[in-house]
Amino acid sequence: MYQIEEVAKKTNLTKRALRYYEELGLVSPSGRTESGYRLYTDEDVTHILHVKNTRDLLGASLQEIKEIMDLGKRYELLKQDYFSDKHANDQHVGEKLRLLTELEVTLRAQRDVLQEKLNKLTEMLQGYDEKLTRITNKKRELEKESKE
Amino acid sequence: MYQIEEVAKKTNLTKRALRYYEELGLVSPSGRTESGYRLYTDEDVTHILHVKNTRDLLGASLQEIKEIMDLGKRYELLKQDYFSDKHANDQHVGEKLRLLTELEVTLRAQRDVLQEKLNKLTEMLQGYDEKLTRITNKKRELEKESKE
DNA sequence: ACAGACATTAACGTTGACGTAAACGTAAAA
DNA sequence: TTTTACGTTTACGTCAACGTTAATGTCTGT
Repeated sequence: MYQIEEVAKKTNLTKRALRYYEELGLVSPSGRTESGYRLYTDEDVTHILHVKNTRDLLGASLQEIKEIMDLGKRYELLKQDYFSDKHANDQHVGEKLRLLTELEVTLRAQRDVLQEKLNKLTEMLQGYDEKLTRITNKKRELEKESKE
Repeated sequence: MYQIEEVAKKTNLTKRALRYYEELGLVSPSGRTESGYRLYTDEDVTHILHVKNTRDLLGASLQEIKEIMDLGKRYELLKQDYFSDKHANDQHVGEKLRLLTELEVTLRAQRDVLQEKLNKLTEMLQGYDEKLTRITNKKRELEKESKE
């Protein structure tokens, strides 16, 4: 169990940001000390890093991230439901299918955005590499020239 | 030569954004009409798209992008210099080498950031794919179950 | 026991990246 | 020719994502 400062260092976020994320309902420390200090588990930290990655890499707003995550929670809820005896009911099975489909659609959309970004990133990387080799060549030229 | 509205559509940016980028010194239309309308060339559009990609994919601020681009301009200036007769001067060659090295270092840093992002994106993509297959499986299960 | 480094909440401030409205000129079409 | 639909600059508004400050409580070493 870590205190906020420790987590800030681990995640490279500020304490303010961590509290802000919590305020938005994005992350919640698993516990508090008697006196009210936030206590984070390793799992919490992993979760925070995932949020950060989603923000940085997907470029998603914190609101969007929250929406995705809320959907994830519905998924977890669904999973629990799956093992309850209620699922004998046919109507309930239909409801679960509906939710699963919705989740699938959303995740696939997210995935496609990621894929698109990955493609463009690869292009950009190639561009950089070409520029870099051109520079390296030019440097060689100049060095040769200066020796003559 | 396109007017601003056309460019806005091509780049999927707003007119306001285009003017704002110009204000920051990020992009400049190659010309103006007699009456002061902005005129963009295809090259300008390509440039704007590059800026947009850098913003979206690298997640860089417009200021950072400007700094990168200013370095690019120094590179172009250097290239012109390269063909001037001044480069007979040894000292001048040294200066060029210094600048080229600086440019190389900066670009390589940028490239590494890109590479890092690409790696993380790939990880995330895998995570999404795993989740999606799990969902697909669960859906199959449920569909089977509802048929019995 | 007390200084100093941590924590808390509450509230106002800041910054980047535009949006929006006003007041106006221009170009194309009816 | 007079709408209609573009363009211009200027300037204030907005919103997300925190930063910062204030006022206060808590833990830790000496």
